[in-house]
Amino acid sequence: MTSSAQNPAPSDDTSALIDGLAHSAFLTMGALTRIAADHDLSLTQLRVLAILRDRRLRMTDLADYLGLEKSTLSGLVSRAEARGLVGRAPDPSDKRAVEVFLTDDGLHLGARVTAEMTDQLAPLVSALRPAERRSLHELLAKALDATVPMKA
Amino acid sequence: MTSSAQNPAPSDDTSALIDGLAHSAFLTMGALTRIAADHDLSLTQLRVLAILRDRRLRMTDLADYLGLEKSTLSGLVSRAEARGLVGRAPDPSDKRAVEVFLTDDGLHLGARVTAEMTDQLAPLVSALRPAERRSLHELLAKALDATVPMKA
DNA sequence: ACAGTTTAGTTCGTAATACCAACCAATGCA
DNA sequence: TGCATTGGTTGGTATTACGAACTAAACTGT
Repeated sequence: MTSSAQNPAPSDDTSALIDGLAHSAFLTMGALTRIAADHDLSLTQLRVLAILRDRRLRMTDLADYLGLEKSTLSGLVSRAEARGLVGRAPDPSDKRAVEVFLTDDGLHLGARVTAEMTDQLAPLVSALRPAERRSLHELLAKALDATVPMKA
Repeated sequence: MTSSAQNPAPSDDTSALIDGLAHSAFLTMGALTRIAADHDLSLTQLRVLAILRDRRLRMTDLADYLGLEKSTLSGLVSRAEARGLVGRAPDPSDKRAVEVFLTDDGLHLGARVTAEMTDQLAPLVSALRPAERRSLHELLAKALDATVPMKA
């Protein structure tokens, strides 16, 4: 996949928006990279913490979320496990599969990091009036909903 | 910086929005990681391509954008340079400084990758009506403008 | 003008990250 | 049952990233 690159020609509206999304993602990544480093985490580990915040996932699914190979994940999870941030558990319905989840420590660290992220992004948010914040949130949510099936 | 974690208590509006921003950033990151891998690039190298698309930067400034140490950048840029994607040039106004810029090849690859990103994010965008797209873009732009001084 | 400090970048050594290929175990299907 | 597929791990290698130590240029104060 990730093919084409020669499509119906995206309208200006669309490409401007995508530029904005990419820009915000890059900016957020820069902030997140710094925050992660402050806690001796890589950006990837931080993402793991965020992704597992409200669910447990099998290795392969987590790899898909991250856009990484399964083999990369084995080491990643092992190191995080050694640090007491995540745990592994066998999937009862499939003896091959392994579920990964956050430990209490992992949840804690995740919460702390989230708080710092809030701090970092505060100037961005405070540039908007309350009504605009709600509006932005709504639009983002609507757009994100559409992509959930993407990973399936 | 990256301090606190105990602040006035962000309103629900704010934290919901930040969650959305983070979510969209993580999702975008996953897509970008895959796209980058397809072109034998790391996520970081992809970011370099994107950041340098419309400007040349000194090593330190680029490191700040990426949230990385200067020493990390030396190798990163060297490898990209060896691949012909970026070039180094001395800053005429400061003999210590080095400016990094994209070569034609780098620009090319950046453009291709952008196109694929557009493909990947298309489902997300097409969930919105044209008016909503404009609105989302506007709000993002407004918010992002506010953070530009952040890196200074 | 000149010593001392700061700033810009590189190099070196080490650990983490990420890939691929090869592998084992459990599933699924024919 | 037999064989391909799926889920994960292991091992080998290149990249990524950090910190510490270093050189060179620019800024300070006197």
